[in-house]
Amino acid sequence: MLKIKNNFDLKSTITCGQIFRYSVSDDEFTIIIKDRVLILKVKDDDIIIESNNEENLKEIVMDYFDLNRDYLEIEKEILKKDDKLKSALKFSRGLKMIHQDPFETLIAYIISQNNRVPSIANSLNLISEKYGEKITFKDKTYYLFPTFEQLKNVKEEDFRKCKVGFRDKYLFSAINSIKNGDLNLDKIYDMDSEDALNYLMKFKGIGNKVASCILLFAYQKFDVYPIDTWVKKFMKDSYNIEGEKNIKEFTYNNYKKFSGIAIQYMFNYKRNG
DNA sequence: TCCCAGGACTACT
DNA sequence: AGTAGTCCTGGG
Repeated sequence: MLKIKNNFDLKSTITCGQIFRYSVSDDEFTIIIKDRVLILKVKDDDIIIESNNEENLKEIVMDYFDLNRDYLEIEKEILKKDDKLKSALKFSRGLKMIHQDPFETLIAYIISQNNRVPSIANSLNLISEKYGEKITFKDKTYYLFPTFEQLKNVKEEDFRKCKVGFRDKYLFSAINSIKNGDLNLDKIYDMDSEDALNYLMKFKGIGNKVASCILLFAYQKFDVYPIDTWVKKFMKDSYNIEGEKNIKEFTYNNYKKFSGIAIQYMFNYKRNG
């Protein structure tokens, strides 16, 4: 059992749409990261965490919830030029940018295109159950998200059986690109955001939105900003700015290297607030 | 029964 | 270079 300080918003961070595979039951959250199952519970000033594997658990948790970063500094930076974001920022205080695994993020966000959250979660769970490692913890069964090795020979029609629909060919093709070396997920760490965006968007099924999400959530490239309908709503309501080009320009000029986080605050505020 | 939803591709001008 | 039409699925 691990205890960490309850100094961020665990619930919002898990449920605000960054990750798809989690379950909640009376304020107890279950997530699966890397090679283990985590059950998290808020208790007064602490967050209590149980896992089937407690080795390096603290490091893994701190990294996953991005707890070593100074978010107050980021807030200050965002507010320097933009006072109107205050309400969104206040609402989203304590929200952390979850640091996810690149391969899993790639698969998850390819599935996410033109799709709804429950359906995305369903597909990811089916894929995990079929191809991921089975874990038993406290008399319950869980499945890790499969590794590249576990998915590298999966056929299109097998993905289709996991209810991914027309995205089956995109998954197959992305995995094939990794197999033949065209897509190297490790290389992306060293790229600047623009190069990384262009690199990812060369592959079928990865457009601007999907590529941005991958860079934001798996590579902590906080200067990329996925524009979706919620962000568009915020921009229209708060600044009367419309059109993707204008939104991009405004976002880039105002938030710079933390654009992605500013966008995430807006998204959370508009969708849940 | 019809129509989308947190996109991206293809096939047209 | 820009834009309709199309694509599985699950739910209203």
